[in-house]
Amino acid sequence: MNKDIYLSNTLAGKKEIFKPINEKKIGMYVCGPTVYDDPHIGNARPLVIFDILFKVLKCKYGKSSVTYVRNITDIDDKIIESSKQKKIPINKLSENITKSFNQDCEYLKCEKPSFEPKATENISLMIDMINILLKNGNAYENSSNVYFDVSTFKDYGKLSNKNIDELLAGARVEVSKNKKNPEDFVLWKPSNDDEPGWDSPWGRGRPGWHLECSAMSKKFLGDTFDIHGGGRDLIFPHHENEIAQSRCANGNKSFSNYWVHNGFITISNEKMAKSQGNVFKIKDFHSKYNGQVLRLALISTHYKQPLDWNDNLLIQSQKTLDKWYECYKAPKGKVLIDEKDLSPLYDDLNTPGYISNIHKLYDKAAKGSDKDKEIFTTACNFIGLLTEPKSSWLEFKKRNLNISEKEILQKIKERNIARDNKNYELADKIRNELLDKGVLIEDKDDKTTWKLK
RNA sequence: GGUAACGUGGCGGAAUGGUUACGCAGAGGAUUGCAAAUCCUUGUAUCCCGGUUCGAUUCCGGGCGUUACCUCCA
Repeated sequence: MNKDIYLSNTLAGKKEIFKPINEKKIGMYVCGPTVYDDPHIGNARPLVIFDILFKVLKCKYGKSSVTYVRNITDIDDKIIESSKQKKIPINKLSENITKSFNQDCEYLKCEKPSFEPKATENISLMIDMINILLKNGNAYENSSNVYFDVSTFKDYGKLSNKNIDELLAGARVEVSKNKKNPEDFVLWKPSNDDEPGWDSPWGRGRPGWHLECSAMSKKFLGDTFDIHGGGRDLIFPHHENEIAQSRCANGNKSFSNYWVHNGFITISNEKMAKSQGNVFKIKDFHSKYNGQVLRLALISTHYKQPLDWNDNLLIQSQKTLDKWYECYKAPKGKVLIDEKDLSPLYDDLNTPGYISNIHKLYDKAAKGSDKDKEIFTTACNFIGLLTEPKSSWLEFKKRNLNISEKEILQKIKERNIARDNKNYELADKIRNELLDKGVLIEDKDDKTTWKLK
């Protein structure tokens, strides 16, 4: 499609036309999980959003032209802490959580990124980068710690619109006697014997939080690439620090040209936080809802907007998908989505606008030909919906049913006898009983059929 | 205090310098033993105050309000 893609670029502070460095080699890096606890629905939002951006980029520039990298941070103080708390060895914990993360991605119908590098497999690259920063005078060592010297990077604060003086006025930055300045951040820190560590020129230790993204984006996408994504909260300090490290280590070249950040999820209008006790894990929904329901809920609001998570949201999403599955028809061969229908996604990933177009395609499909149904289904597939056949959608719902098919048919038989005898009171009672169990009765012509509510 | 996002009908949520989103819920109708499902029809909105304009919900300024980040966090 010839249409241009637009993205809201945090670095520019506005929506911009997307111009790739090289149309045949587009690079997108998205901050993946730190594997210390099961992913929550807040983590689910960027997973789905950037999955769709990946699809849109591939649609415009071709499948093989887009490289999507999403890291797994498997060394971090949070993991060490969590491991102590849960009394699980660190390796085992990060392995378990990584597995759980992958299950969640599958559940949410996210396709695999091109690369999913792990921090622990790239420590030597991080050490290399620290060496360059030390050599360039952007970093200094003190008692086996290595710090980045923020004062040496004059663009520090550009992404988050902060200047260092104001930052210090807040004075909540960690002050350490090892640091020259409070705003400096750790590149390398020593490890105790009971903590994971790697040999380095500064002794046995481990990398600081931000370094893995700088090292791994360089490895897979080069010094300069197109898009860097993540949640809003990562703008400062994480992404600001990544920019500082990478540009100073890579000859001050531009790092990522476009910075895309998704908004937060609130729970019934309250901040989701451990202290509030309202953190929902993605896992919590596995048995009750098909992953598509969460996926639709997550994209029902524009990615930059806050999204409130509540029962009504999930009920509506479930209902919409139930309706849409009525028109499901697996496309045979290649079916094209109309440019006009697709265009909201090109305009800064306007998913609600696109969903509205799907509703229109549904109306057409509902009274149209098989071809219309295939077009409708293809449009859903594009954003990762209706990606499993109807049978499997229904199968999932049946699993939550606490009545057997045999019993249902028996009840229908009883009800029809009652109806023949004009005992409508009993007939309605049976129908309501079935309805309570999630079974919906339909009398069509002379036949009674049932389906899941 | 600093930085940013946002304020649209009963709810969710787009777009737009003048007319229309879309979904859910509601109302009326067709159908039905009654329903359900389906189909048809339909009402309701742009935080406040200025400015620009023939005309602003949309652009500009001010105010009020909500939220986030500035500390680990998607």
